[in-house]
Amino acid sequence: MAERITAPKGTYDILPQDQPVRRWLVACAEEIFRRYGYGRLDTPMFEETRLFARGVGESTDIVRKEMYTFADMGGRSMTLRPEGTASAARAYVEHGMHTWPQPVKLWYHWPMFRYESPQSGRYRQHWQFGIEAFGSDSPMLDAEVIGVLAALYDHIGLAQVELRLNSMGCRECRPAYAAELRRFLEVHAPALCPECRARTRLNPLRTFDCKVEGCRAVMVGAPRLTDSLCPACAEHHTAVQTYLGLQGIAFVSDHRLVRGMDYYTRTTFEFQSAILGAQAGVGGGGRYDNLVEAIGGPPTPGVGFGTGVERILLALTRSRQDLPEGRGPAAYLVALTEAAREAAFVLAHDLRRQGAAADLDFLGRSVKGQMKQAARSRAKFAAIIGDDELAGGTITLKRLSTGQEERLPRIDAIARIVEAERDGA
RNA sequence: GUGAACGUAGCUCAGUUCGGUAGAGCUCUGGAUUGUGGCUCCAGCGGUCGCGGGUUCAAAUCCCGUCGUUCACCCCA
Repeated sequence: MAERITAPKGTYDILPQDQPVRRWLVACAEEIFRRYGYGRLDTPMFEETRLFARGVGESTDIVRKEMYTFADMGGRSMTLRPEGTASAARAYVEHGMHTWPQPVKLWYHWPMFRYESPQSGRYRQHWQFGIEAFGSDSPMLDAEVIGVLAALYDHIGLAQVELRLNSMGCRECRPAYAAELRRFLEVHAPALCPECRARTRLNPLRTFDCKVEGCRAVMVGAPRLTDSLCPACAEHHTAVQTYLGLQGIAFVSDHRLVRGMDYYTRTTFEFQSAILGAQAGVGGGGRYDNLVEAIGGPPTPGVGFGTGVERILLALTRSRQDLPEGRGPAAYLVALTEAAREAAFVLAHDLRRQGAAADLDFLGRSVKGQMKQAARSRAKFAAIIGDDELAGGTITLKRLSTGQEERLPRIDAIARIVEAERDGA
């Protein structure tokens, strides 16, 4: 045998038996997004590298070390999409959506690509649902976006998720705060771990997230961004919390919540699930009022979220929900004799033409084997053809759930099977 | 990128301590039941023991290297 080739590291195959639950999840998400007035957007799976460099931010881990970047045949630098917001913002600008009625509300279901070390709930190619709402800075819209995600989790029965909420401020108040925090960190540098000393310059807010004991002790006394918000940001933050309350959405304020994209302003949030292990974040997002402008569009506020399909499914599986399964064909055809195989083949053709799902044996299985296969396929009926049926122009229908059997004229048997198909087998 | 654990049949694993002819369950195929599935019983198909090298009369087993998987750090969905 030749050397085996396996799926690339951190990727996986979605087999036929995995499909029904994913289809169900996509249908649920689609229904929720429809209720909230979001329209679907699809963009290319790759973009010019500079879109992500400029949009997501040069200092982010995503841009610095996690992108699948390649040169195309024309020598242009392209990158497989690592996240959705930058692509959506690009489409907003490119299609002049600022001339549409605002806000423009979009949703997507896209594969994302990040060159990371895989582990539980983390892949190099994964899928996200997301929404983006452009053109309004109303805190009510922040609360709606969070509400959409909460509604989705509620609709699919994903329990035990905790919402964490923070505000990142804006370009008025954050620079001043960052400078203040840097001064604090420089004073306490001797007590910090090497990584946090490096973060002091690059991304001081990240120091709040450090798990080293010494750093945590220092950070308890650190100034907090939520205490330094400008009046407009503070008012916005309070209003978001009010509107969450009006939807009955519980949350925990977490001033240490710092997300990995540079474009966030004001609201950031994340839903976490304890049953997911280390990769607890199941969905998150926030407001990005400077992003559209940064990639060459008119100044336009926006807010959105992304949520991981694999993590949702992992959490659902672990909480032992009764997840939907696929349905079998209306009929599985069983030939009792070699002569009947051709008649079964023709019957399958006729059933399929009339809209019924039908299947039959292609391996020369024994009668017992064909019946086993009928049961395995979860067919509603076994449609049995033997010498008697051939002679009489009949079909024997066996209802597999009860074992009840009935011999019918061929035309009536077909009608019965088509009817079962319509009833949802 | 760093650390740890683990790689034996399509799947889940035993066998490795202390080297001596490659095993089980599940799945699959046939039969018991010559025109009938699920339960039971019987039989069969199926393996370069991740890969490469070393030690040895002899390696799944011991040693070295390498690749992969998983979990964790980091980061994120």
